[in-house]
Amino acid sequence: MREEDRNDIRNLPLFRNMTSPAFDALMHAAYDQVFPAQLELIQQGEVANFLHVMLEGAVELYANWQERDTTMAVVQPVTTFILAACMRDAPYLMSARTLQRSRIVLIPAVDVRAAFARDHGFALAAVQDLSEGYRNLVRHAKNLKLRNARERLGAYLWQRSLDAGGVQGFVLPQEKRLLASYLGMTPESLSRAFKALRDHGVHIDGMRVTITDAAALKALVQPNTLLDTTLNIP
Amino acid sequence: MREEDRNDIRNLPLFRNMTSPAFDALMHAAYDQVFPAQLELIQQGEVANFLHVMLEGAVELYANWQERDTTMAVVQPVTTFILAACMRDAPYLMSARTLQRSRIVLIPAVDVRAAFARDHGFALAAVQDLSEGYRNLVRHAKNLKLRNARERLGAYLWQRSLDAGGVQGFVLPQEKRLLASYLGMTPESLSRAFKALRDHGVHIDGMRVTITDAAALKALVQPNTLLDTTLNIP
DNA sequence: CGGAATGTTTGATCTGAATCAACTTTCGTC
DNA sequence: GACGAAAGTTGATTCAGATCAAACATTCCG
Repeated sequence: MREEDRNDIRNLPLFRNMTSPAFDALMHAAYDQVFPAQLELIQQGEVANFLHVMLEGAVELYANWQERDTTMAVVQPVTTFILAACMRDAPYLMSARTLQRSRIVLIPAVDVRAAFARDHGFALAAVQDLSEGYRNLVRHAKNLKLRNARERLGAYLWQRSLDAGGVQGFVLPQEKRLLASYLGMTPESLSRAFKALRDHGVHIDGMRVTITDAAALKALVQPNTLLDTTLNIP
Repeated sequence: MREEDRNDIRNLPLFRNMTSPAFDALMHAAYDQVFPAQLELIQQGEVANFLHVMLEGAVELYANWQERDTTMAVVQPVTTFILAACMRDAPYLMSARTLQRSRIVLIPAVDVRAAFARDHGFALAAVQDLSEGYRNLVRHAKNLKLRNARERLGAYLWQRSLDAGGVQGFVLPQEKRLLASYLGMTPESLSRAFKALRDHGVHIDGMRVTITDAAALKALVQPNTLLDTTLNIP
């Protein structure tokens, strides 16, 4: 593993307060791998064998039942994912696939649990990580239940604009097909929701979004930290 | 606080592995209170001041936005709730109200966080608690996105029947109005979903549910541990 | 560069669930 | 036990979003 990546991991909130020996032990057991795009990393139902740490690229977490599929989240570096399944030593509830060529560190779940039983700082950090993950999921569920399709899209765009530093123009971070699934609608509905938002201060051109009337958009979506998730909290 | 209740709390997974001094300190700081039905315990947006431990009764966790409301969960004894907000020292994302007269222990969040920084066993237990909560929320979100109204109700009934020990008859644990909101539909739609399930082996009479054809119901809902939540895991 | 594959938009239509309204049942309280 | 309020059901209607189908656009790759 490159020194630089090791430092990136070390600086993650989850690993920042570990003792050095414990961290070294974890890294020693870890695999650093590069995966091509569109590779299935995890299949829901499998028992969690590895904690995944994204260094580069993007990973989609999705779920399926019968013939239906839905995107649950898109993970961006540098973040860990599926910590909960590792901790519970339980089956993954979601599948994961790379969206782009991605560099990912795999840490055996056994070692994570061991580190975790030994190292208090790590346990505390895990609690913070899980708590934040929990809260983001509450927000996602509230969004699905309280807002309609157009409002969900509007709120998403509002938040992305904030994340980018309050700019009025930005590029969608992933394909619309995926965004639609994440927001709980079909691609066709997403397309129509974009159209409907033209009357509420949003202009779209391909992947490029411009917020032409922030006040109008804000009035529609009523952004709210109790519903809207900021990306890349770490 | 009654000795018996103290023991109930002590036996919760969250507190089971604490050292006795740490547990005693926590309990010392705690308030044991009885609340009447329909009392608002927590308002979303407030900063988390207390970890709540349900001893008796039932509490609804719900959320609202604009004029819309939705039930996120119904908490039954003996369980803790809103641990994540306490840990993050952040605003509650959900409101809480008692459904019945309820006995609840309130532990100041500061003390929880302190206990937690000191007591390793407690930190480990918190991770397990949060992980399980996280996973249940993933299931809830998957349910909302992957199943339609009738399937959600069918799956819910299937799971309640399993929880009751695989019996074919049981009584709904809460009013239908609330169940409808939890399952993400209107009371009218719930009523029609019950009707529709008559063709899939479910008979309903008031609050009393009878599964008349388990095979038929199972075929419809395709129950699945990756989607369906067992109540009262502790 | 060209053409196949995949993603996106648009239009027409359908449908599951929401809404609105009226009625019945159940529950809590005096 | 009666009465008022709230919960639940049923029917009629509407509507948001899904589905189906076809045209476009973009990306990928030989």
